[in-house]
Amino acid sequence: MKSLTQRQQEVLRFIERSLSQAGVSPSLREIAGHFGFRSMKAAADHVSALKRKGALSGPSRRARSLTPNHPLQALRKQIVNIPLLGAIPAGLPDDRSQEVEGCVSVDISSIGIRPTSRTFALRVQGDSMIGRHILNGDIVVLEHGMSPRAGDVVAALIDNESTLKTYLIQRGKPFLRAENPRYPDLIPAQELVIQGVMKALIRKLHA
Amino acid sequence: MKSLTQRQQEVLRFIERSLSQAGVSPSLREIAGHFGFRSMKAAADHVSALKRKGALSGPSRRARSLTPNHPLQALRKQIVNIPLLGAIPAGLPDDRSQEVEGCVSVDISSIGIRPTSRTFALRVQGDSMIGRHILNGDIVVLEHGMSPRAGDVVAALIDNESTLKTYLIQRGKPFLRAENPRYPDLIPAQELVIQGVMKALIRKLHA
DNA sequence: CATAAGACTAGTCAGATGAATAGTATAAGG
DNA sequence: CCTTATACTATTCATCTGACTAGTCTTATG
Repeated sequence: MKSLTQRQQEVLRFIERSLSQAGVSPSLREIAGHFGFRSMKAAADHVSALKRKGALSGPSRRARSLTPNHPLQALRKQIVNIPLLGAIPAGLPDDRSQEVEGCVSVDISSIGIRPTSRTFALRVQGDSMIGRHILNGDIVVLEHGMSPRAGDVVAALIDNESTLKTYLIQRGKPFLRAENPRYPDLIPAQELVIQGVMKALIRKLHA
Repeated sequence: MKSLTQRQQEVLRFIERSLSQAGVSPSLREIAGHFGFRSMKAAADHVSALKRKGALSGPSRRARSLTPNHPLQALRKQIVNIPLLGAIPAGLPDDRSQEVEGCVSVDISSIGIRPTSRTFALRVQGDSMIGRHILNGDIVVLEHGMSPRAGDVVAALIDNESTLKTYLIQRGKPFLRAENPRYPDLIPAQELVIQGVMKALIRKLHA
């Protein structure tokens, strides 16, 4: 990408801002209006210069079709929105919209999964999984409806609270184990509801 | 959001698909053309019904301004692209485009930071930071140019390789320490280049 | 000095676009 | 039976929009 002039950068920033605020790219007249141009040709010149330099792209003769070419955008894959659930009631009903506490948006390549509608996220409470390097406050991405394999980290409903545990099989029977010596539990997993299998983790430092 | 009819869902899906493929929302005539409507009014009716039911939004009398109202989209914040660098040469030059190995896209709320142009990501190699629950293969988001505080995890350039270490201060002097008993290093941080301070972590399970 | 590129003004034009009116047909619900 | 919602056809209209020609002024650059 060739270097942009000061004015061209301003125009590009205005297009980006309009795109993220209004959701639509501005028309040439709106660009001209924002910068006080008396003629749209000025805006059209800037847009064509930005396209020529590779900073903008979009088809010709199409209204509001400008899309900035971020250098990183070419590398990025599709973005997915994963609901961050507060409390999960038993069974993970289809109508999850009421329990959604937030939203985790990641691109599938960084998280390494292609999420289905059964993918959800939980905020980890407590340090019962510290042995698997999962800390209090981490966000865990899970997938519902998968059958866990031995050693997988799963979310299970215990005492009406969803807890993270390691899924194990001993003597042919499934068990759940906390990964913290202070929680020496070994719970038979037979009657428990496995709500999801862990797929990824996001940790933000509150530094 | 009220329930959508079969046809309305089809129209909504078409709009979403056009939006993600072409980057612009379709015009009423394009919608009519795709479904074989002889009149745009059919498309206009569907669009107004979708807007009335809350599935679509956008200003009136504006070309290609349709934006779907995903229930999760309301919760999601702005998405940022963070370059995933392979090797960092000394000094972290401004022209990072050559070293970009990939791209991590996250929304700022899940990662808890508002990234600057000096934010970058690294893939962790080795388990020298296992004591801080940072594993081999994790992706670490760092910020360049910050002055680290004692206890922060930093990326430093040692032997022409960037390594994660804990930043410590002992007797008034800065030191770097690996968080693994097998790496009992305590390196004076005076002559070292601190490339960035850790802000967040993303772990994907290769399950 | 000549030239090129950038940054504009002024105005025109064809085509794209959203909105509107008028009307038809079908199905569901009271 | 009447009303309402859905799903369309056909057509018109004002306006929006991108592209265009023609020209000015400034600032670099060789």
